[in-house]
Amino acid sequence: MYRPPLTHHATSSSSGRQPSFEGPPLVPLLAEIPVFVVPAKLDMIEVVSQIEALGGVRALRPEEAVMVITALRGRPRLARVLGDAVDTVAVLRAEFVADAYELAKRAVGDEIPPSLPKWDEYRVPLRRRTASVEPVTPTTPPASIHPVHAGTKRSPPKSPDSPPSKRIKTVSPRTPRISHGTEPATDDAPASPNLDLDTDVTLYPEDIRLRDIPRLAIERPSPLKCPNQDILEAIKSIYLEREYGELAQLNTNVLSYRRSMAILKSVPRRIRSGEEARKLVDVGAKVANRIDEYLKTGQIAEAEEIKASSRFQALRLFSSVWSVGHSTAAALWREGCRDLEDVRLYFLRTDPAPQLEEDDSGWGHGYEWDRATAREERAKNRRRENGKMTREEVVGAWLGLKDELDRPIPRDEVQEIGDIVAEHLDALAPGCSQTITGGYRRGKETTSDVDVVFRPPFGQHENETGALIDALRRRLLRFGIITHVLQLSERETGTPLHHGGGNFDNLDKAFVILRLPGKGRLHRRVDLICSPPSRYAAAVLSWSGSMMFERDLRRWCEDRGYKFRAGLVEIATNREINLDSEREIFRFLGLRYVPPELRNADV
DNA sequence: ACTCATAGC
DNA sequence: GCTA
DNA sequence: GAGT
Ligand SMILES: [Mg+2]
Ligand SMILES: [Mg+2]
Repeated sequence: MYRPPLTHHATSSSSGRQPSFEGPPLVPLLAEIPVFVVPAKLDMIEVVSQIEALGGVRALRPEEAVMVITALRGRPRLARVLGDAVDTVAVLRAEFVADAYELAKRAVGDEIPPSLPKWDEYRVPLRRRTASVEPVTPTTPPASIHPVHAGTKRSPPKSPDSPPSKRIKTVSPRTPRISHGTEPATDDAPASPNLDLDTDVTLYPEDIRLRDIPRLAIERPSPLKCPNQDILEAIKSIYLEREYGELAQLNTNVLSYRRSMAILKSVPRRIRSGEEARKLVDVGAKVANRIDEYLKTGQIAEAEEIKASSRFQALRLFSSVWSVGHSTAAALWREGCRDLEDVRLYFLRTDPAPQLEEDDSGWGHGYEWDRATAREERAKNRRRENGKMTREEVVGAWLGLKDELDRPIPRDEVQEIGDIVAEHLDALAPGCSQTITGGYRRGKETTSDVDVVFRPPFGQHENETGALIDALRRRLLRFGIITHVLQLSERETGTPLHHGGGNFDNLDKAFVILRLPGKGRLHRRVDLICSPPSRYAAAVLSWSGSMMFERDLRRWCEDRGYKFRAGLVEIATNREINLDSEREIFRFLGLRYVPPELRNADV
């Protein structure tokens, strides 16, 4: 549905609203939406000027538009003007523009911008000749590439991840319905829990034998909190600290610790000794000793030392900054940095902003300095909006917002952020689907960021993920909602995705900082991920985590001759296997479905 | 002795 | 090396 | 650091 705009305004306006010559700037309700106006029976000048005042992009041909504005009525006449586009664009009465314009004018000065009027209500009725598929409604999934081993699909999935219904449909997070205690998990064959693929993974009965708990997190339940949580927390700092070490050896030890922690998380009862814990795969002598020390003394000496050390605290603080990881944090410490101000100054010294080409046209005049700095400013804003900030700029911006970015995001607000994304996607391309993934989907009460996976509506443009996320990003920038773009990435794998052809100079991830409109809002980290429909289920699975769950999913796949990237790929044939829901992916892989709230394999 | 998830910037 |  |  979405068409990349033909023309781009020189939009260096740093924060939000579009400047306008007459009166105050309007809310850019049409930002990034290509609009075609049928030049008949309406006041072109007025309509076009209103569209432009609203930030709309004029499409020069109807097939490049998302909306067509017209005073004409009746299918035959419109088909004559619009050609085939009559079935692929939204054909709206001119009142739509007038109403949007009024709405934007009335809202000048308001803190919270209005939403674009629902365009469905302005559609020009167009009776179809044949009863065929509605172009903009996602009710009919296209024939998708089916699994090679279609025979493994025995019974239909109970509830697909997203029954298509609303225009923007959101896969609602499950309310953590974690059943505690004993439950008939798998009839009475706990030793082979994979036999019955039709039952979802649930918490283990308290009397499960530890050696029966399987090796990979994708085969077992990992609740948010487990009965041995305090033990895990006590051990945690030991491997966190090792991540800052230079020896690669220590880093692989970290993986080993993480696996131990992950499997301990699946244990449904209190562990009574290291020896008992050793029955678990991936818990060995070292971790067993740690557990014994904790159970005996109530703490672990080495861990306490680490937590108390100023080096560890500084390293944690440094690496909490985006773009600063373990290695850089350790290097900063070695360079003598002891607090974040040191870090800021360090990058100021070592990572100066790129110098612009010297513009020698204006030398000798008093304006030269002003013009140079203004140019600098614009270049900087361009970097900020396009994921091209220098490290110094990222660190500077992050430190300026750190107090806000460090604050946990409550579920309600995560939902609000999802709603804003949905609203703007709907303005750009009605019929998108989206899922809030990440920790939110796994049931966490608060999260450190928000991950939103979305896809274009089915149809002609369903693979144009780059154009869609690009438009979304620009629109949210125009509204002043996105404040910083930390990084843009192209689509999630270089593998075929055969049909659709050459249109893949595409961006499909945007890591941003945003702030919702209105008073009292905080800056938040948000990851926007756009996937083509054929990979949507895989993208949701990939972005739901947890980290250890994802790693184990990939190990399982590899063992069976598949690669799990942003989709399943059969190694032997290099063929992509696209499935329509998470459930189908689990089933295809011979796994019972693990509900998101039991994928919390990280400590 | 070898493996440990994977990909884009 | 950093991000997810 | 643990499993193969
Ligand atoms: Mg960091
Ligand atoms: Mg997240």
